[in-house]
Order: sequence, then structure tokens, then C-alpha cells
Amino acid sequence: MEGLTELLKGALEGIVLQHIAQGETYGYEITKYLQDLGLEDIVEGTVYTVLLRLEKQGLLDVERRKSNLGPQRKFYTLNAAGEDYLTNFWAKWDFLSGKMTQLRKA
Amino acid sequence: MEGLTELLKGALEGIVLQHIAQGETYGYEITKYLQDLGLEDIVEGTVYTVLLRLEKQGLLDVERRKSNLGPQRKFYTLNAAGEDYLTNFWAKWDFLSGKMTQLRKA
DNA sequence: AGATGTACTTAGCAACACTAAGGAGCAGGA
DNA sequence: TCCTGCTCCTTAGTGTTGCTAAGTACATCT
Repeated sequence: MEGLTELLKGALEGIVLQHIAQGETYGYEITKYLQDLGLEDIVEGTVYTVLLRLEKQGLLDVERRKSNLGPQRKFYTLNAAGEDYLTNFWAKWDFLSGKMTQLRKA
Repeated sequence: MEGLTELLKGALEGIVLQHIAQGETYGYEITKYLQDLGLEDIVEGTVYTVLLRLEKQGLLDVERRKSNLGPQRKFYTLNAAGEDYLTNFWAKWDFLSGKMTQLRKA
């Protein structure tokens, strides 16, 4: 799906957070996961910038450990702030989503 | 609903376009309509900047006519390009929306 | 040695929602 | 008559965000 960029703004943070909420993970894996999901235009660079931003916002706990293949990985986990953020994110998404449906069939 | 700004990016163009698709209208009316819908943080200034952008992109036909009260109005109608854009917008929205649901219950 | 796959960082860009500030037309009441 | 409030639009500028590009680094296989 092309031209999804603008629509992803604001949503991507939630998407990444939601995936991390399902279990400790790291950037490279997240990228693969999203591409498997069908969000193929979300590439590595994008995911890493989002992760750094989320980390700076204090929504994630980070641990650097070595991998069995390749260089070290940065493992991310949601902390309490992250969970709050995520809950709030879905509330906003549902709100907007509802309005969109309303508008569409008006 | 606070903090909707980022989520609105990309969606707002579609929202405005969708409302215009339901019949000729103008900026001030669109603003009121959205606020009635419950999107209260979308204020005048925002709507007008969106309209100008859509107009520049050639998605809207414009006609300036005088109003029975207040200054002249700029009436907007969707043209063919606008309709295409709108169809495409909903396709993208449905796509993302579907992925969000998938991700959430994963 | 070189290629391939894994894994992360940084600097900078473009698009968008939003803000701020203003102007202009009309109505009604003080 | 003034002036307050409502209608209606414009322009310049800001901050956030997804994205790009270029680079670094480790491991494995040929």
C-alpha cells in the first residue's frame, strides 16, 4: 500500500509500542514483524528512529545483550509509563476511528 | 479528546474531503460541522489551511459567492481528481485500520 | 578475502496539523 | 453613531513525525 506515510503519523508509535507490549523484542525483529504483517513500506530506519524517540520519552526499558548471531541487540520492554501511553493511544485511536465511521456514513 | 493531533495527520484531509463530498460547503461551515461531530480541537485555522492545500492540489472546485450574512464565502465542491483521491484515501484508511485490529488482537 | 545477513546510529528532509495575528463584512443594541 | 459580536477568510511561522541516506560493526559461509 503506497502513500501511507501521512496516515501512519502518530499511529506508528502506537504500533511499535503495541508489539513490544506483547513481549520483549528489538528493532530488527520489529521491522521483520511489521513487514510480515503487510506494512511493507515501514523499513528499518523508520523503526529505529521511532524506538529512539520512545526511549527518550521514557516509555521503554532497555537492555543491551549480545546475540547468538550478529552484533549486540537492544532489547526493549514496556515500562509503566509505556503502558499508560499505550492505553491512551488506543483510546485515541478508537475515538478517531469511530468518528471516521460516523462521518463516512453520514 | 486531547493529543489527537498526530493521529489526525493524513486523516484530516480525508475528513474534510469526505464532508465536501456530501455537498457543496465552505470553511466556516466545515469547522462547525466537525466540532458538532465531536472533533472539538479542530479549529478554524486548521480547517482553512487544509482547504487551501487541497485547493492547490487541484482536488476542489471553488466558487466565491456572497453570503446573506457576513462576508463572501468560498464554496467548495469535489472534482474528479478529488473523488479519486477520496476513494484512495478510504482504501488506505481501511488498510491501516485492518492492520491495527490485527496487531491489537495478536 | 569477500559477500551476505544481522543489528544499530546519526543528520537532515518534507509533509502536515496547529498557532498567531490580522482583516473585512454585516447585524443588533447601547 | 459607535461598538460589540458573529461570520468568513488569509498568511507566516512552529513543532512533530515518518522517512531517507550514509555509515558502523559483528558473525557466518563460500
